[in-house]
Amino acid sequence: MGLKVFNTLTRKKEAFVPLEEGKVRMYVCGPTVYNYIHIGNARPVVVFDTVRRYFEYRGYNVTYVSNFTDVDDRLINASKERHISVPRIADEFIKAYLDDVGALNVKKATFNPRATETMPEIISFIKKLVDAGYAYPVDGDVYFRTRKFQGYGKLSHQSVDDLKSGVRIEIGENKEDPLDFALWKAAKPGEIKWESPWGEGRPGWHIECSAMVEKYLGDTIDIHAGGTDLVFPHHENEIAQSEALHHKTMAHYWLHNGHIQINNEKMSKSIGNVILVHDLIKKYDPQVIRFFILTVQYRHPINFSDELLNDAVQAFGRLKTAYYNLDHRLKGNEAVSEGPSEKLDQYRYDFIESMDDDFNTANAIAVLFDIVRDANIALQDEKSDAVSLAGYRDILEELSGVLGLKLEDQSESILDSDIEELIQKREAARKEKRFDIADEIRDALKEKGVILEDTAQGVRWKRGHE
RNA sequence: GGCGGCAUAGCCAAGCGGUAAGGCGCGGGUCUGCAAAACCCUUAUCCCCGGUUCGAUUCCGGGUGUCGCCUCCA
Repeated sequence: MGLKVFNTLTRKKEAFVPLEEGKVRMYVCGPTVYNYIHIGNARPVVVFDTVRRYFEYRGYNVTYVSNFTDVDDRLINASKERHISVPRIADEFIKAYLDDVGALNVKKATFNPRATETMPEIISFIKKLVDAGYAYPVDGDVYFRTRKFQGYGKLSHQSVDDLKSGVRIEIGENKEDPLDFALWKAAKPGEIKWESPWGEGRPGWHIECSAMVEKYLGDTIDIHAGGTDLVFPHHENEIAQSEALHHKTMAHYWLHNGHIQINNEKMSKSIGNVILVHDLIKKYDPQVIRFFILTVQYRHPINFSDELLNDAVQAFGRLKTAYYNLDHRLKGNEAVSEGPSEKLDQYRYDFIESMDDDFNTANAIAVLFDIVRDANIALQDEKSDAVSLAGYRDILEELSGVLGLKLEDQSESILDSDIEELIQKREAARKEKRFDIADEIRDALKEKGVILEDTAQGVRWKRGHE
């Protein structure tokens, strides 16, 4: 057995073999920071964060690099519209990005390089390509000579001639071939710019990733990932740039996540159905959003709608509830799960088997529900001992943690001590059969987001709604 | 036109040669002061037509439907 990953390059699931024993070097294409990220941007972030967590769970040391494109046409346009400098807009939305992604419980990248802070490496990279004859300057622009690179089209599985028919030529470009793409763009008057051997300008989009991969991870890396739309042209162009220069494979494995749709339609500005993470997390628990994303295999498209999200609220609630209930029974009991229990090992084995199959989080989540089922049965049994209950709790925490799902509650709108006090009052009332008073207290607490449940082992409470 | 994905119960979604995981929802039951939570039961001839095979949802061929890339859109 062992981990298998689907490689876009070969269109097959392949055994994962790291370049260096025990280490994974991965690069994930990050956002262009001209606006808040939408849920389509969030999917690769969540998916590949989960990939990273899984590698770490399996004992790998992961170097995770994800860039910020902080200069491009959209940033320049936003700058003009809002009369704010490009760097300030970038700062604003990098902060917003980190907030949004943090809410989704995404781990910090090892490096988050910005294009504007990688300028010397970018310029040097282009210069070497020009020297090697793979690129040529024209009127202050520099283009990559696509046809000179033998492997062009290998990632998207298209022949150069097939690609040519679909290419659009911008006005004012003086390319030798329509397939050639910009490495450097001459600055138009008033635009943000950097000095270069070809005059003042800024980098093209694709080159920053090649330069950053080289700078932070080396000539060859294990995994390069991003959304499926990046296969062509972005990743194809990255391969051309890097491999033309290094004469080495850029990345062994190329992973691409499927897109998100809204009510079965493509999410796009023209349709006007773009959902920003910034807004969505006001409406749904970010953990539910993360959970929802992971219920579908990452390569498949995923549909977003309120109905589906609400289903996810229920489903994720089942996991949280089981965790709460275990915790309630264990309260005041310092028991720790101990020793290798056959059952716990089986869950772990099933979980790993699922994730080893190209990160099949849907099946991994099914394992979580298996645990919940068994744990709930154990909870019904008065005689269940703390050690075995703690075992359920700990395995649930361990495996959900690999998926980056937090089951414990965060909010604290009312103090624990106040809640306990009210519960005592209600218990007293219940003993006297004053159920009107008891229900009143229960309703009052519900108003404050605290739910009471009467169980054979006493009153159990949790924060939440409904 | 080139390349590709997908089609499994009311909904979502795994499986991919030996007659169908899981979740949500619906219905029935148990427990409970009432609830809640939970448990049990119930809910699928896997888009169509051929073929290969002892046997196909799973492989091959052909349809149909649907979505996407070929536009600096994750």
